[in-house]
Amino acid sequence: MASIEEQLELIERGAVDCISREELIKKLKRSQETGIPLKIKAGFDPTAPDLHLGHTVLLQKLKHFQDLGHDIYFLIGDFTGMIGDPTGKSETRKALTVEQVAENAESYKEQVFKILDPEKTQVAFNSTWLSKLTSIDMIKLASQLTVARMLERDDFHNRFESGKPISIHEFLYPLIQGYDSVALQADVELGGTDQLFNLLMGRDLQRSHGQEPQVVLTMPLLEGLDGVNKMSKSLGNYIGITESADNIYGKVLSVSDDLMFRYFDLLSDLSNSEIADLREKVETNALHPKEVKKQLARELTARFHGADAAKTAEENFEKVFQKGGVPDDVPEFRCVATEPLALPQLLVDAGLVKSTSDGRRMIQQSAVSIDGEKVADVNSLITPSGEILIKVGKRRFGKVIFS
RNA sequence: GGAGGGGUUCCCGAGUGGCCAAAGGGAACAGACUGUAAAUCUGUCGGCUCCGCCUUCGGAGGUUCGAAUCCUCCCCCCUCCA
Repeated sequence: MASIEEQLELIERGAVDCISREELIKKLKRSQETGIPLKIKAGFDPTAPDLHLGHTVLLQKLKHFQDLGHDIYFLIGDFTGMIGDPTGKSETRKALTVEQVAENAESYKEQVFKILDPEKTQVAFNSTWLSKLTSIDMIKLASQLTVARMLERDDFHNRFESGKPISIHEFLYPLIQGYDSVALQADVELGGTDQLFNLLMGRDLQRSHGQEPQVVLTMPLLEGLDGVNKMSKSLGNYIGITESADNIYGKVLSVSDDLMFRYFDLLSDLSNSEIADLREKVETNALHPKEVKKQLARELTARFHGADAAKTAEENFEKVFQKGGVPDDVPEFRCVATEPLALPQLLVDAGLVKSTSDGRRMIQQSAVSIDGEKVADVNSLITPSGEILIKVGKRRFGKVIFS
């Protein structure tokens, strides 16, 4: 087994907060002495079976713990997911059915096990213990914290100050999440920096239940493709790990140079010194940033699709974007017609634009080309014969086959 | 329960009877420039059979030649008091 120092180095890599380091060392030592692995908890939302790279920052960290021999508890918040939205961001969350939860859980496993070892990962559901709590239990739980304490949470504080609504049930979220730690008797809980408040809540509740408080380890939130906001599905700035190899590759390559190194730090398996080396070579112009970014894109694509697929994705990318070619897998649309067709309508039918108005706009902005020829006239009529290749913008392709 | 403020197009946010498909910003999309970079610049940004027409301003009615703007009822949110 790795020494305490070695364990600490791996655990702390990339982490933002570790509360507290002393407690962590104490736990690691005890684990080493007794041979009992630590219980590492990380909670996941049951509604999003579509993991993206942002999630993998945390998963990589779990992997580190796993590699060190500790027990991973992959906790699916199915119970909390049935209640509502804790972020206050927007739409009230739809309640999930039992079937949906089970389905999502399977999807989770499929994705998560691309990183974690399935043999060594415990998948848990918080409904297991939460659905057994009575109203009285719930009220007792709620009595352990004050409203003032709740309002310390940044998100609540801001909303309260700016007069935005906070629902009562949102206060229950941190409580329930904290109770999960009690139920699991977690030694360490991982989460994003935005989860700090909830993670600390676990410590409070464990203490009040006579347990040793968990160590809280937070990981940075990965910026999305825009380089500003955190990566999230709702913002659409994400790279999903189930996306095609071509998509993953292409999206990684579209991030800015600054962001690229952020991704290296948080996602790559390269060592710190290897990354520092790349950074230096880019700064001294010894390497073109694009080449370094390609390396990153290859690594990440290979992680989810294998090395061969990553290689193919790179070749496709070069063909389509660097040489102006056409991808191999252009979506096909079959069209039965005898009369000449209005182009905007055809674009809609082929799924290349969302409305004819949109199609007209694209044509006016000279974004549309047919068989490599730019179309300038909005009222162009297409005579149906054979098949034509339509391109809209830089990356939307469609093949229309007439019959 | 009482008093006041508010719900506008993807988001924020102007607009208080016609000049409003609705200012401005953001996001997004397209074009230029490139490394499909980023940044920047330009343009677009409800729909349609597109130089015109149709449907939007929480919901349902009403007043008016004409309403996002006025009236009535309803739904939702916020603040203060209780």
